[in-house]
Amino acid sequence: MPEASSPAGLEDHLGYWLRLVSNAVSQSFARRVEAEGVTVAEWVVLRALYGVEPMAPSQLAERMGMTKGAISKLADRLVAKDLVERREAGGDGRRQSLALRPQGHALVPRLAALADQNDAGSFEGLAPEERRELERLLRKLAAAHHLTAAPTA
Amino acid sequence: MPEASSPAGLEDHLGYWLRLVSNAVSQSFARRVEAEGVTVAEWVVLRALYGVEPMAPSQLAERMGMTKGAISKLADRLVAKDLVERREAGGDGRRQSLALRPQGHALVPRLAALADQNDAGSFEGLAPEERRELERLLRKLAAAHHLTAAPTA
DNA sequence: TATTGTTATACTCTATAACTATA
DNA sequence: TATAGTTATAGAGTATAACAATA
Repeated sequence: MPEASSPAGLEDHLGYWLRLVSNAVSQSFARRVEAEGVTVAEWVVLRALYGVEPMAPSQLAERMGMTKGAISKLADRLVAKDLVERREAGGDGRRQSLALRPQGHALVPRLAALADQNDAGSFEGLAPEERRELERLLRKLAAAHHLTAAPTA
Repeated sequence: MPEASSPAGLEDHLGYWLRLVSNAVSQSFARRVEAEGVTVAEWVVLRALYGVEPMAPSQLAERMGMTKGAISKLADRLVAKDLVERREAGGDGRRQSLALRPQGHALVPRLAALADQNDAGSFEGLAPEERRELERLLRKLAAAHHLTAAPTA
């Protein structure tokens, strides 16, 4: 017996469904990568550094939509795990760059395989053309919001 | 110059796009409700308690996919803000229930309006039929993962 | 003993702002 | 003084586990 003029419910908002599903998928992925000793945010950084030139923390921050402080802490953890190293960049003593160490480089394919598995498991409820449509809509939204995904590929 | 057999990139995973867009939408909403002094998680609890019988913390936890401890802390904050009250429920002295206080009840429509605005702003980049399709796909995924959205409406 | 809920602890992520060092 | 990066602090969210009260 819904009231005629009741305020919008949780289910009435697309944002609600988006968050609900996204959280489930991310938590599932977090559990998988935990076995390799990294977090989801760390995976994103590792993947962003794979196969490209060493990158400045500020560059990473901009691409990932994070603050300098957040990147700095993330980098700390990755350095402590011997996955990433800090280098001095160019003549400007203030500038640094982050680069994968061999161990980090070797880890990326394993983590990518986990991401593949997680995607497969998370979206198997959709037909292939539905998955493609979902990706198209999400990419369209990302573009509309100027969410610059790391152009790593 | 992409390598032929390079590991999957961030952009190759639907989960990545889902998280990217979801985080942006949620952060935008968080900024809006902050003006009313609550967080997104608090809004979800307030909305779940609106127009229904008082609900047990354990019931809320199950519906929201949170642990008992998380609900307990959320309830603490909402009680401190005079938005929610704890009541003893029934004859079983262990059982409690959470109910909106008048201030909390009055807040829900205002927060719902903010959610409406946020949805409108976040998804205006999609055509109406695209929004409907996105919702259908997300609901399908939620169902496939048994993500029980709070049946509050 | 089992169950409901609280509390303690810990960790991730995020943001702001103060700080250091270079320029 | 501006910039690149670090550090300090704080708060939200999550999870596990120990705990109290009740059944």
